[in-house]
Amino acid sequence: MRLSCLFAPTLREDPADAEIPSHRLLLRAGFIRPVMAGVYTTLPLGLRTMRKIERIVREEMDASGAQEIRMPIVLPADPWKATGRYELYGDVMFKLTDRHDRELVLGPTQEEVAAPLIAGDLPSYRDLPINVYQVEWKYRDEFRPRFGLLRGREFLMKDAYSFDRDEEGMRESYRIMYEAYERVFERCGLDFVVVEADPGQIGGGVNHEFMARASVGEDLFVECENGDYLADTEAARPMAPEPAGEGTEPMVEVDTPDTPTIEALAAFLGVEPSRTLKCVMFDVAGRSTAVLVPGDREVSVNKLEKLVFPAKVRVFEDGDFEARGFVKGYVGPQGFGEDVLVVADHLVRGGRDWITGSNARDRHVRGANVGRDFRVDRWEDVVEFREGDRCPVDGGSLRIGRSIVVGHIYQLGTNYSAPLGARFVDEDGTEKPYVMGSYGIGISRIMAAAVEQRHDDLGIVWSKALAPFEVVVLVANQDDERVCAEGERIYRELGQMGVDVLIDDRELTAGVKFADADLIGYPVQVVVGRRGIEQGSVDLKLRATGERSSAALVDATRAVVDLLASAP
RNA sequence: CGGGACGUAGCGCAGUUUGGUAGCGCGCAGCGUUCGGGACGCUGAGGUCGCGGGUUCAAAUCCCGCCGUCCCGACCA
Repeated sequence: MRLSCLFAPTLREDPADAEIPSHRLLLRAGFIRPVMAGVYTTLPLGLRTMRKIERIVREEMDASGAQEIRMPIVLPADPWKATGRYELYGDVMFKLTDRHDRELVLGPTQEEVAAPLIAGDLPSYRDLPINVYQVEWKYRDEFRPRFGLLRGREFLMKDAYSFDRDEEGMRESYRIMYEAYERVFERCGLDFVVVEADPGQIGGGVNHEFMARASVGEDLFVECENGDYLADTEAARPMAPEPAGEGTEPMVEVDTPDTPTIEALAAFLGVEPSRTLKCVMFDVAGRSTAVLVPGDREVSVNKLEKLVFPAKVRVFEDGDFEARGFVKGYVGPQGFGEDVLVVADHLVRGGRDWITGSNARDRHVRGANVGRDFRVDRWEDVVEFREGDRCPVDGGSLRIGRSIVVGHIYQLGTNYSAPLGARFVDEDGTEKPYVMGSYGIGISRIMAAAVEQRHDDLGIVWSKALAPFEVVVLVANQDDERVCAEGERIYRELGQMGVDVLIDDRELTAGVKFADADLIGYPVQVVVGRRGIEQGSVDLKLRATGERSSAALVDATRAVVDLLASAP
């Protein structure tokens, strides 16, 4: 390909509307252009990179036995109502009506299409398992599209659906996809981690997220400093502390005027907040529930909700305190009746002689101890994760990492096949719902994630696998016939050797070509110029390291191929 | 949906406070000189100042309404 013929408009200045590196650089380097919030046109360079990602995905999917199909994007709304996702997605679904006033949606994923599809033509267990996939545009009317391709309203996704006769088969299909996904992200050159994720509201089964590390990522995960533990922030279960043992102080009441908050209390008494015991009140399915955590920690409502699911959790409002006889700001667990459920975080075992509320205004108690002074009904993990918590494997310090979710796989079970009536005939002659799995990869998101991970002040630094072109032949003196001829020769020879090569044959000064080459981020640059030719050489540059070298003109093509082989 | 900012030439911005001929840089076109890290000179094209209404002799500028874009938050496979 000739750059003089390629629609690859680069921008010298940063676009005003782009903040994060991937958005800024994909715009500047001419990979994408905005159409409206969260919707982009993919330009030739962007399309080439996108196709390379797709190719890797297709190769690994095909190799794992999945079959490519293509499903429609415009879909009837009814199946979505049947599975409950019409309501669940709510305004995030693009909805439209046709001329007959039929309700339609644009697909945000396609379980509702895939399940009936397989049920329609594949009634026997003998035909299972089956795994179908597609690469298609997905539509979600995000509350707040942002970060360019990272959270768009239209995005390219590979989605796959597996169908098995039983749980065991589903787990095997899932394992195969898990391994295929690892290969996909490795081949894309991404620095990624896999974490077992939070089971969502629907689905509810085992699921894993494949996360590309990125400082701008919206998704958080927890990892051990020693690299032996990874988890979703909501699923992280830090190591419980050593029990602190029996209390040594008698419990006494003290006057603490105007100290309804931990902060005020700790300041008044001149102690660390961690010496106090926080007692947060919730209504759980109508029952008053006290949750105990050290004063310097926060209760994770999300974790509490999971503990008591399906019961509903509601934080106490002012009226609840009065109506049920609690004193807001001065609640302590001493003397609670059996009607109050007392849940304590494991961290509470690590302390003794607590300072906590006295259940009377402007008074607290000191020396409160578990067992002797108050009871605990359930010991659970209910604190919000905090950096520095102990790793459950080796006790190392846990920290939070930010990432971009580029893949997500689910064991769905019969959550979709059952409500949709997607059944097969099993060996015993009875009809059963398929046991399904679903597997997504964000193709367009990988492109952005890769740029987040690989860029510098000059521009993008593509890996060989995803670069729109592997090599650019940069003609430094376009007005010099000898220079042009040598550039063309090297370009031609590289193409014949199967290298994905581009020649910058534009009538521009060398400086512009250098700047564009660094911005677009081809892994290898070959500079053919008058200066070199007079000495019988060309210059090579490896974009990833900035390392420059030169090669004999006659040997240039082989030198480029060798350098490319060493490129990341 | 709550909070904030912005909208002036293809891109980046000034001008709005204090109403009075619409500007700068880059890019683009022509000519000439340059030619290995975003060259230089001359000439030139390019504008419903986001849209609608209002105030005024006069609105990019003041007032009202709307639309769009981005950022923070809430939400989320």
